Amino acid sequence: MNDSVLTPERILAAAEDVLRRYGPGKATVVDVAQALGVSHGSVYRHFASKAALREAVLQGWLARSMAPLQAIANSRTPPPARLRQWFTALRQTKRDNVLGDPELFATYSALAAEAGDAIAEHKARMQQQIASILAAGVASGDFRPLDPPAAARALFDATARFHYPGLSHLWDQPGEDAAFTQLLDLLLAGLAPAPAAPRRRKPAR
Amino acid sequence: MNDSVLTPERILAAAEDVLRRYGPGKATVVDVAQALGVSHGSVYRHFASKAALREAVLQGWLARSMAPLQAIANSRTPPPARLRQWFTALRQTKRDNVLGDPELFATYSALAAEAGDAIAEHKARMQQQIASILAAGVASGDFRPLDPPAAARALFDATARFHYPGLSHLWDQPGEDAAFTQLLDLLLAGLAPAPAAPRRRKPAR
DNA sequence: TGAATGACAGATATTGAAATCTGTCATTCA
DNA sequence: TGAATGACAGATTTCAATATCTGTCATTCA
Repeated sequence: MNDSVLTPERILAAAEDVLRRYGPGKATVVDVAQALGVSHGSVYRHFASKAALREAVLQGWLARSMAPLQAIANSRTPPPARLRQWFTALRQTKRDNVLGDPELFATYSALAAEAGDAIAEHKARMQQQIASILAAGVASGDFRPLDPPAAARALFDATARFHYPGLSHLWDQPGEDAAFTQLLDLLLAGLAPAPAAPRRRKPAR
Repeated sequence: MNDSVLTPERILAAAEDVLRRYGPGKATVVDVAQALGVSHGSVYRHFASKAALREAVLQGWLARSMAPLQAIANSRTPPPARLRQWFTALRQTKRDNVLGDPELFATYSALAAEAGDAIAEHKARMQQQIASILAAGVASGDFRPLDPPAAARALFDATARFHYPGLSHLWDQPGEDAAFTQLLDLLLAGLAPAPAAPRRRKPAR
């Protein structure tokens, strides 16, 4: 296990492997060094602390899981359908991670709870993708005029119930798919252009 | 402390007091019995288990915190404003609890995590209140025709970001009020009656 | 006679001593 | 000469012995 030179990449790969194997509670810097066949002191030449190493692993995971969403955001599907597709993919990705491999999810969760800015930055990037879809929709007339970043945040917040991992205990209950569709319908209705003639409560006559 | 007879109510009050004082991790049935000046065996005559006692305390708290919302749901304010008022009050109640008395919140949280159906029933009651406002709005023409229970669930889900206590770590960040208002605006737009003439993408000419 | 007690078994929590880990740095190695 | 080492101090975790708690029930009390 001591091929070639010691690079941050090799350390990162080993750390990821150790985290998967031992879990976030048991994985130590010594384990990572051992997997690489070096002393744990050497690891500290490339990462300032255990926390920094773990945050780097987290960033890698986040970046990888984000790639397919970026592709959807950049597609040429009509904006309303694209937005629906994007949120459906976001939900599906999270569901697969959480329900498909609960141990890995626990690891991810533990790292996310420790991490400093990594999560905030990740959320910001997600909202930028949403905003780009909204901007396209406003330009095409599919959405009413709105402030894309602000509306993107509102949409991201509105769907937290279906993508925030802390709520994953609700994700395998019956009626979950219908509730998600219902919510997307409501949100898309809220984004649609306003009626030509604004209406009053209890219309006269 | 051994006035009159031992009733479930007196036990409940003592349990609540012990929970506040010692916290959910330290409060024991023995403590409750001691506070009442009886043996812990007597407590088991009125509550089947420690879990049942704790769930009963939780239900009391939930019922008390719900009362003001019920009043709003029953009011005669126009449905859109009433709905806004209701969600604002829901958020405010949670914020006050969580940010105002974090220890009490931690206690509440621990009980909620253990509780069986209490939380599910509580959520169902909340959604019934929302549904009643929606039904009034559909009847008055303020909202488009919709299925009140289904839409109520969508609204409750959509606002989870602002009332689910597991997300309370986000509640004191800057821009939080604006984000909430933004979300309510979007949701109310989605509930408004549809335009008279349904529109097409990229309208011809 | 129905409510309260307290001793008990098994489960859970606490505690403190021992082991391990993190992060540093003077020294070694190639 | 720059990368790697390994011994070290202080912080954190583990582990097993000990104490406490939950839930039951035969017995006592009023």
